[in-house]
Formats: sequence, C-alpha cells, structure tokens
Amino acid sequence: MQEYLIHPDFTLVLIWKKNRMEKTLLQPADSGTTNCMRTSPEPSRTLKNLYRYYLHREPLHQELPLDWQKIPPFRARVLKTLFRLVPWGTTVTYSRLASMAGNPGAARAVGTAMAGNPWPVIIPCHRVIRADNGLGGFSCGTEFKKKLLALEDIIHNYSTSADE
DNA sequence: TCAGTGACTATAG
DNA sequence: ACTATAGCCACTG
Repeated sequence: MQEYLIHPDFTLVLIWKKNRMEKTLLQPADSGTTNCMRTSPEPSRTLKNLYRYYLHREPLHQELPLDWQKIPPFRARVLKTLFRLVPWGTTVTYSRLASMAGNPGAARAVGTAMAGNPWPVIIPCHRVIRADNGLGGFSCGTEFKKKLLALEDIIHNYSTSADE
C-alpha cells in the first residue's frame, strides 16, 4: 500500500508493508504544480501528522511505525539520533552527528548511512552538512537539498558550490 | 574473511 | 582559496 504527500516543492510517497513504513520516495515537484499542499485520500495517521508537520510545524510523533528490520545497528542509531535531536530549521555536520550517535570519528560512515536513508524528509538527512561549510551530498541532487533547507529558512553560504 | 566502497575530514602544499 | 592526499569507519559482496 502506498500514499502521497503533495507539497508545492516535492512529492513524498509513503510505502507501507504490513502496518510498517518500509521507505519513502522523494521527488522534486514537477514544473507547474499547485501551491497548496494535499494528501492522497484516506490518509493514515502518520500521513496526517506529516501533513500537519509541513503545514504548522507540529512535531512528528516520536514513535513512527518505521520498519527497522534490515537497518544495520550503527545506521539505525544514526538515523534515530538525527530524527530525535536535529529539529526543523537546524543543521548538523556529519562528524557531529557521528559523535551524537556515540561513534566519534565515524563521519564518513554517517555519510554512507545518509546515502541509504530509507525515509528521506521524515528522517531529515537534508539537514546534515559538511564540517568545511560545504553542502554535502544528496540522493535527489544537491540543488534539491538546498531547496529543502531553504524551506526551513536555513541560510548558509555553502563554500563548495560558489557558483550560481 | 577481507578487500573495496563512499553524501567525510584534517592537513599539506 | 583550491587541490591533493592520507586517514577514517561501518557496511557489503
């Protein structure tokens, strides 16, 4: 089963498997989409929460029904730490997040964990940036990462891409 | 088991 | 300021 959150700047697809969310798919908005947000019919409780999160910034409930089955231990710790401790409108570096998750020095492994984040946007991997003031990577493209950060009013002079 | 792989980082020119 | 490089670490086939 799957359902949708349509936001002016992106579409998020929630993929469910037996009452657990297996993953989310994130894609930038097509050109000429609406400027109002909506969901697919009969949204789940989680999707309603997500909708309110983006509409009113009401915090997401702590115990989201995510499927952690196949996530290795370190990655699970990193993702849970990111979800709990890096709220809307803030950022963290890969190395700092490694420390917060209990493995100082594992910055590179955190990057790999972010690359495999099954729940983009819900687990806010777009808020993780480089220690050298660079933007860092993003699965859907760095431009889209910038857009998501701008959505949260995060202003930053990312040194790596001095162009544009 | 172990060599290879990255959304990293500090350091050296 | 920019580039190259050598450590770094969890995970993978």
